[in-house]
Amino acid sequence: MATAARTDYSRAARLFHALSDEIRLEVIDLLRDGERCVCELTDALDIAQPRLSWHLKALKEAGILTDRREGRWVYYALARDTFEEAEALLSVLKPNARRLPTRGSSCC
Amino acid sequence: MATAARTDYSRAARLFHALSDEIRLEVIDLLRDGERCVCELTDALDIAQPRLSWHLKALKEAGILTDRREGRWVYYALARDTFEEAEALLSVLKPNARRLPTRGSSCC
DNA sequence: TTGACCAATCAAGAAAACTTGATATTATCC
DNA sequence: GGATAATATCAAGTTTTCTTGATTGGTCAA
Repeated sequence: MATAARTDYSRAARLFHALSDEIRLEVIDLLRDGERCVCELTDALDIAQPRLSWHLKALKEAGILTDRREGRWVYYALARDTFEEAEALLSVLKPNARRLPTRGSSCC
Repeated sequence: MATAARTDYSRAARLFHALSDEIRLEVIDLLRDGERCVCELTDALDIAQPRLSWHLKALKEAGILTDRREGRWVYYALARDTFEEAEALLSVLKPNARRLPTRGSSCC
């Protein structure tokens, strides 16, 4: 008999991991109403530039941010779709609406 | 002039961090339709018992799980409220509906 | 082309998270 | 009480993630 197929949660884990850092959440907050260049973010967050760059990369690799170069500046923006994806993933994990009776243990 | 007050994202970061691990997401998955004792989870996930215990603790400390001892067994269950909290936190981070024009940079 | 500026990358170290095997704890059964 | 079972905790090692300072790459202007 084949073992039961398990849902693959690697994408969800990666996505939530990108959201698991205060700096990164503040970056997202700053981008909520439009794109910003890196220097604006550096200013607003008051952190070292390579540190911000690291976190921007993490967010970008998770698909949360897009970037765009314009001359000397690089602008980052939120990727709308990814937030919908995150909502969907979260909703899959939510407890089922109907509270089922405690099932009999299948072990022990 | 006072610097602008920043939203505190420490709770959100902690919560998302708890969700950033595949094992923990599988645990949540297993609990979606009701509580389960640790031995059931150990069986289903096929991982070492202290390892599962570690992840259960992480989930519990984040408020995602509750536990209940019954004799020799300990039952874990999802905390419904925390999922609503997660949805709310995620929704705060979502890009604003109206796409604003690119603002003029405030620096550089 | 030289210099200045914005941003990414790198290398090294520090800190945090995770895994593993051994041990402790709590409850039950004989 | 003593043995046993379920779970938690601990200590040690490993891996991953993050931070920092230095360097590099790309763009513009003089």
